[in-house]
Amino acid sequence: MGVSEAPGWIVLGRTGRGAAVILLDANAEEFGRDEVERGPLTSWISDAEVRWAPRWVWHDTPQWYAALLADGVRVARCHDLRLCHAILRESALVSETAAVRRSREWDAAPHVDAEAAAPTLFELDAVGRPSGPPPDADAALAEFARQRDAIADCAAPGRLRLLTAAESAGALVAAEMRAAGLPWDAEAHDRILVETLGERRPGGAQPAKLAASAERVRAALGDPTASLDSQPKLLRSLHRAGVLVDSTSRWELAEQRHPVIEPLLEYKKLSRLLSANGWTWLAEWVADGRFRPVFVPGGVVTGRWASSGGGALQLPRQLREAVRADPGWRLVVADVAQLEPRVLAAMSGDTALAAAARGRDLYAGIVDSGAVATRQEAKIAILGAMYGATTGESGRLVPRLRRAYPRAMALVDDAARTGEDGGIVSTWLGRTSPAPSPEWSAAQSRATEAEASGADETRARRWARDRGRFTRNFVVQGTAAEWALAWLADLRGRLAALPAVPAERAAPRSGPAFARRPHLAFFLHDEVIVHTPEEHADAAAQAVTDAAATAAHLLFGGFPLDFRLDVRIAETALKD
DNA sequence: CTCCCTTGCGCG
DNA sequence: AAAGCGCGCAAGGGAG
Repeated sequence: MGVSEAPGWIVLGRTGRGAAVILLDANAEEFGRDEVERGPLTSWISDAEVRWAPRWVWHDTPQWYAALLADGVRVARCHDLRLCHAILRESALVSETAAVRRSREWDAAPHVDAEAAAPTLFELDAVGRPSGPPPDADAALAEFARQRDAIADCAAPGRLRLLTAAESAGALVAAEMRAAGLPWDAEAHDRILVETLGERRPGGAQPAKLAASAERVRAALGDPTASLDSQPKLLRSLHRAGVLVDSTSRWELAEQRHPVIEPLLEYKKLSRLLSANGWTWLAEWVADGRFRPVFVPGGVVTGRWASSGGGALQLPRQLREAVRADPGWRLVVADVAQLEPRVLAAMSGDTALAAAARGRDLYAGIVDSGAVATRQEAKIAILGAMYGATTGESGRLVPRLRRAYPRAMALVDDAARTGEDGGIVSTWLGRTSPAPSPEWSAAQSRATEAEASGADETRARRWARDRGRFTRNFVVQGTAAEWALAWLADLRGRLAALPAVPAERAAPRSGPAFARRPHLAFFLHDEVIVHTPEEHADAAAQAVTDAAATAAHLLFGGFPLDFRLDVRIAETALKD
């Protein structure tokens, strides 16, 4: 390593033999280059991490970090060029003329294939996408310079610095959670399936309770051969039995009064469990006591994460009991109470809404303020305000919020108006919504022409309102995602600082990087699950709470609002 | 057979 | 068929 100066940043790029390494000082000025062969690369990175704790600059986190984690090497900080490019090229804070907007080769889709996260360095080219970002160091260095310039010259450098750092930290967390996995008790899962559906039957036959449920439906329909799994056929059977519904969805069926309804709703519930999270899912997704989904940071336009494979973000509450800590370990399960309305209060500076939220259930606070009568009304009204409800009970309640919390409502109303007019909106830290599609714009201009038909106008108005609801929600959902990223990033650092346990206390199935340490195991928009040795469970829970306070301060400074958490330490993730 | 779309439902 | 946002996935069914 023999460099005299400590690098603040290290740019990594692929070469035929291994990796090119470019050392930058704290001001990102280059002062050295090296080439490291594939064999010693992991230990070189590990040594550099210990010695300098640099920020690693690379083209795509999973393609570098998965292999490091497989060898037990973690890094504290990185700059993910692909993710940060996606933010900066769209951000309204960035100058229209910034070079980062023109580096089109970095406009690459997220890597969602499991191969991209495979734990081998450089073995991926054969299966990699041709459209991926450039993997070489000079391209990375050039893009890094463009990104730094874009941030330095933008309207609010501090915000984009925070956002790009948080997004990059999220990329590390996503890779780490995949490596560690969510502790999953396959026997408990099987027990739930057997209790609910009946014993598994060979050859794909329906388990007994599901089959019995199907028979009850057919009996009530008076049709012994009715097909229940094909929507068109089921709809026809229902019509023949006199149940005149327009769809077979649960909510519409629930409004009907007919002997078939109760067993049919039960059948649909059981059938869903079997097809989505039955034994096939268990065999495919749970190995060695862990569920290892692919998390996709930045996979949603608003900045929320998506997932790929295994339905990681849709795990039914029914199965939470199967999420079970290893022996001698615990889960810290924490979720934020009413994250989005709290974020709305903070970003709009609405001190009345903040006061309603402070130190208590936000919906109870709204009731106490007299705006609405019940907690349920408060919840419906708030959701309606953030989603743009116009009709029904929700639409009826929203005007009351507009009177009680004018600043908060003005923020979402303005976002909706901007979207309806074809404009773009941004989150608190500067993630910006996509521009309207060409089809959308064409429909709007067509509707203003003299020869426009009534249908043209109706469609244009409907599309405008649709887009208004999207931008209305974008600013809140996206800022909540930023808060959650900051929470996650700070929590990750706090957990890494907790002491390791002795080898005999290890949970080896979490992999070499995490077997002896508290680690993040799951993240879902406003909830985290930490897997921790029991002796550190209290400290891990405290870290979760402290990280929330840090996130609030990072985003909103001293604005008087707390983000309340429900934190519990348990053996399973079961919710009460 | 593959591809693509729709439906319905799980999550926040 | 949700009224009211954002997703992913399984299954059916039609087109080729």
